[in-house]
Amino acid sequence: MADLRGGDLSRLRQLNSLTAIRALRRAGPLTLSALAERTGLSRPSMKEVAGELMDLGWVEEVPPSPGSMGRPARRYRFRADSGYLVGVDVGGHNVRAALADLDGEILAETRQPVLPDAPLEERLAAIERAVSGCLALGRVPVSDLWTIAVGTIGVIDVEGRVIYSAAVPSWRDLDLAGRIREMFPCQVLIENDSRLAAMAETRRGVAQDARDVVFLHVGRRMGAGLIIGGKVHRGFGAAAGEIAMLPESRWFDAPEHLNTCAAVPEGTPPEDAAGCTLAAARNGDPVALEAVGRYLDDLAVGTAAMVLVLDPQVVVLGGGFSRSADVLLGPLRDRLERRCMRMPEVRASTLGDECVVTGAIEYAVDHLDDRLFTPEHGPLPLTR
Amino acid sequence: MADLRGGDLSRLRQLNSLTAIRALRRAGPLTLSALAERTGLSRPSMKEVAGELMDLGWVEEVPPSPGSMGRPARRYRFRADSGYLVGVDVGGHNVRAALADLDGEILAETRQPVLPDAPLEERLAAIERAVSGCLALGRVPVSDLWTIAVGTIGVIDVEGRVIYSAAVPSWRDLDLAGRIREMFPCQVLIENDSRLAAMAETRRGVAQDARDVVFLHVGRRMGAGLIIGGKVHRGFGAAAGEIAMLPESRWFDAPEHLNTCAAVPEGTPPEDAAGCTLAAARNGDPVALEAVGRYLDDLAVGTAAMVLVLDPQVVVLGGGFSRSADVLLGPLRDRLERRCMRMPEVRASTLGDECVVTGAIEYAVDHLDDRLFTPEHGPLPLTR
DNA sequence: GACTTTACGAAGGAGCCCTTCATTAATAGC
DNA sequence: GCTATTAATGAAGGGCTCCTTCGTAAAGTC
Repeated sequence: MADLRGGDLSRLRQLNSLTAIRALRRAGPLTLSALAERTGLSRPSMKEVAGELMDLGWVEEVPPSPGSMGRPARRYRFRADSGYLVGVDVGGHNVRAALADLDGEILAETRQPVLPDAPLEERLAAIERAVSGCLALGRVPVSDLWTIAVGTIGVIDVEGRVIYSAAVPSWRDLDLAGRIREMFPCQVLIENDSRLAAMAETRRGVAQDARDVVFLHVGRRMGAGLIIGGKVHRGFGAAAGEIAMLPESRWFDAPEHLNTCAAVPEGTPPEDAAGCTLAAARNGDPVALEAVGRYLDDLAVGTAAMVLVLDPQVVVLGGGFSRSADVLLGPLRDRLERRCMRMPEVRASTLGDECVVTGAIEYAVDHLDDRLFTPEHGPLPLTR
Repeated sequence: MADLRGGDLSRLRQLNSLTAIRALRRAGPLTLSALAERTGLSRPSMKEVAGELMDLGWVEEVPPSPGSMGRPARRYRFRADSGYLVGVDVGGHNVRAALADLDGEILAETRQPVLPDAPLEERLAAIERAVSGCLALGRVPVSDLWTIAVGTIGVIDVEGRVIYSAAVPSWRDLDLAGRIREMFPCQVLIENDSRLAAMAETRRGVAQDARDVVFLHVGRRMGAGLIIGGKVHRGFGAAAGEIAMLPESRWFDAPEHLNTCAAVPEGTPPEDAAGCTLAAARNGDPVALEAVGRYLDDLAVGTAAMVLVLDPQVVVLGGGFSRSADVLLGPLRDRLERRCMRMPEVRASTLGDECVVTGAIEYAVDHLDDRLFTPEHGPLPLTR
């Protein structure tokens, strides 16, 4: 269960070092006095801690800020550029990637189109190009890349192996983490894309105040991502959130109401049909409105199931159709109100296409933090 | 988010004291050497820690165990009897209570029958009698009672107020925690009974190995309790697990299949009908078997919804009907297998009627541990 | 009764944090 | 340009917590 190890003096120092890093990461460059005050340590102690962190390369000094009374104070900042993270979104039509520093600040982005039916190797090559492109744009050597976090459709097991993917058949049984690790010598994390999108919304999107969140990925495919206690909930076999598999949830076929609507002009490519219906509904087309109503009737069932099971604070409407949130949000709320015991807030995603990539980076930052702040993993590494 | 406070030397000592307590609680009486070895501290340091804990009243010395070579070693034990906890199960027909020490070891149990339609004050009086009875049986003065944890049907808000209770109408809008605090001057915790039962199963029942558990309360009423990451999941408004409210889950009316079965002899009181059906099914009565089949068809839908949302390691079948687990378990597994993406283990509860009381005590122990092991709440109290 | 085994207790040392005070380097006012 | 004010720096001294090492004490074994 928990650790039974007692602490040494050095353990105390380690704790205080981590506290200092945490304070610097949260509040940007800080003077020694400010750091000491925030952490509750005395100035001399904090100076020692800061000196040690500078020796290790985690922290560096920045020029003092002028214009203040008294002797100018030294300022320290967390060296977010001592390592880099890449977030990747492997979608049906695109592979997106973004480069970020250890604070999760995005520095460069790339996009590689792929055909939905592209063979496996082509898709993997697109991932490699996307990541390399990011690194090149940011002028970051591969050796400084610490972590790649990948979001993709499908069920991914604990080791980063794809168990099941309805959308990308060639993905199945692929050791995706292994393949990417062959390309880039760094830590590789794989996670379901809906879960990463949920992550993004709780960290940088519309659900930053919430610790229990249900993210609805509404688009041509249905998916869900759960945040419980501020953390991604994967489930024991990484299959959490797959409510669409249950026929009674009425999720799986829900998008058909939008695809087969009579309001869609003939000759519209199938991937644009739902968008047409939603646009027509916005313009008040009664046929389209009815189709949207039927769609939401179905969507509300599976959503209510999740809400009743988890009682989240916030439900976030995300995915491709969330561009039409103005048409969807109100009626969805009405339908949920009738079914839910305690009505959660329902909000529309604001992050758009970069949602999964952003979430992947937040996920990578979290993993870094876990390694940093659980001292079981040995003392602070990185000796510059 | 997290604390930014750095640590003092005294903080280190506090950490080590708590580690020592934890080790003693887990492993019973220990010699100084054993304690030192387990915690990784040196003997002299551990001696100091132990001395301090004895002064505070958390730990006491026990006679050395004879029969070993060498000088007999002092032994210390956690004073689980320096405070007491009571768990209460407020059911429709009974109020059960159990007295336990700080280790959660049950010392005495009582039961007070109440009529299902008893007025509010009568029910509260039964609670008072049940708790007082426990204390008397265990010869524990009220002043040594630290915590009462109560499990009851219905939705309970964060402050211990009953929001909603279908079974006990007089319960509604009651400040249960407040009323009990008027009777006994101690900490009072209120929680939904299904959640406490779930807790009991993960701590002392059939799901001790699992951290993500769905507990099904199957009986004349349907309920569910969720354990996520080893902790009770309440949800933002304490309404988690209320899947029965969703008509599509087919939970609410599921027990009707058992109540209205033709295999039930005429004149059977309605509360025994389901039991008759289950008994008949066990004897191979085809009519009863069909009713059980329809019941499980319904039960499986809501259960599958929870499993697909959460992907738990274990589903525990508990509640009144779990006495007939032999009839239910296999067919339920078959039905879930067809619907779930990753099939969880399905196990039958073994704790029986004491389930909720046991869970309440575990819940109280957890709260104690939280207060003990999050040093924000000040240093170790209890100065004897 | 001597020997082995195991634990106890005291002494000395190192690390980490704290408080205090003289010193230093800026700005503000004359 | 000089002095006063302000705020941070750096060094000294002290206390607490942990560690290692030693001689001593109390059991069982031969």
